[in-house]
Amino acid sequence: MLTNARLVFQSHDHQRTLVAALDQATALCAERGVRLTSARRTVLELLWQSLSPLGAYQLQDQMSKLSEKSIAPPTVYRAIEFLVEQGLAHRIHSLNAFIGCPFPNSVHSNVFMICEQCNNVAEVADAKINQLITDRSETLNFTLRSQSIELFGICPKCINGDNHA
Amino acid sequence: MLTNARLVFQSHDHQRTLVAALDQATALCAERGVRLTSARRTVLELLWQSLSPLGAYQLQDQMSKLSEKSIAPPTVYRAIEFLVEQGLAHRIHSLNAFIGCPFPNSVHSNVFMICEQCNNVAEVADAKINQLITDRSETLNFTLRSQSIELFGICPKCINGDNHA
DNA sequence: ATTCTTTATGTTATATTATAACACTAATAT
DNA sequence: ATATTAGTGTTATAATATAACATAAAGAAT
Repeated sequence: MLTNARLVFQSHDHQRTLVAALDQATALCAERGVRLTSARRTVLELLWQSLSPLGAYQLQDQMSKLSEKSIAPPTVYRAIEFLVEQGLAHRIHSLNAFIGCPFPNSVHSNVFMICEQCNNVAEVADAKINQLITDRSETLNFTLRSQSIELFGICPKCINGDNHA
Repeated sequence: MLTNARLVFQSHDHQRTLVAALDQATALCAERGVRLTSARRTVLELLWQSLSPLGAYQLQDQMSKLSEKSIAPPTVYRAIEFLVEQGLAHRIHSLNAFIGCPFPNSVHSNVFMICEQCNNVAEVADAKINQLITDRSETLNFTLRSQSIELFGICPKCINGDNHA
């Protein structure tokens, strides 16, 4: 089970994670011949800087402040669209919000564990769950293309009361 | 594996399903001492009559036509809220739409298989998937409360080209 | 280097989804 | 019959998302 739960649900060197994620994204885009433009990079940075998913209008606010000019929604949505297409970010449907993907190279379709108290989200890549879902789809002759698995609950930090975020 | 995939993905006696669902809902509400009011009943009927999930504003249109007066969004959203709370309907987050639940008595948290071609949705209650998710959550000390599992793909009808819906 | 072409962004307007707040009505309980 | 609670009507507006078209910037071809 590949997971970033430890990262997300516990303290870690955030700046380092962010830099690593951006480096990886840069490399990945170069490889694919797609452009990680300034707007896209900024959105990715903001997503990584945030512990919890950000909505499009939160991103808009932060981008507007950073660039000291007003950014319009389409700019944000386009950047998000790109990042999601490239697997660098995910949409959390239940929250209408977005997070940076900790496994951009992975083909796995992942599971999101969403803390209803602190709003942090951990992404877990679980081969067994994916296998089971694939099996069930085949049994029912359903041609699986993609999936969205969102789990709601309370994260270990919040349960232990040691979440001072 | 409990499933309504056969119902949804193949032809069936739709009117009969609808009546059964409403009877069951009536009984369930009586049992629980909650009121299946006219607005709520209408929304449930509309959800059941539809093969694919309906959005709030589609429901609004249909309710307005049925009642020959203009129904406002809050009325629709309140009815939906009630039905979802009672487990009589589900929200499909990825579609911002709602469907009637074929297993209103079940405690299972279910899996939705969404056809990207015909928009039909099948609901599958799979104990193994639920068990695995419970296990994973425990391993990571995540206190699971609820879940949303949405699978996207092509349903058997559409694959076979025999979907004349 | 210059032009062509493609890709990305800016801008305005608007569509779509959802809820807040308050008035009113209907059902149930006492 | 009245009080209480639950549900609905109504208006306004918040929050999320996209369409359409103009402009600009990057990369490719000559």
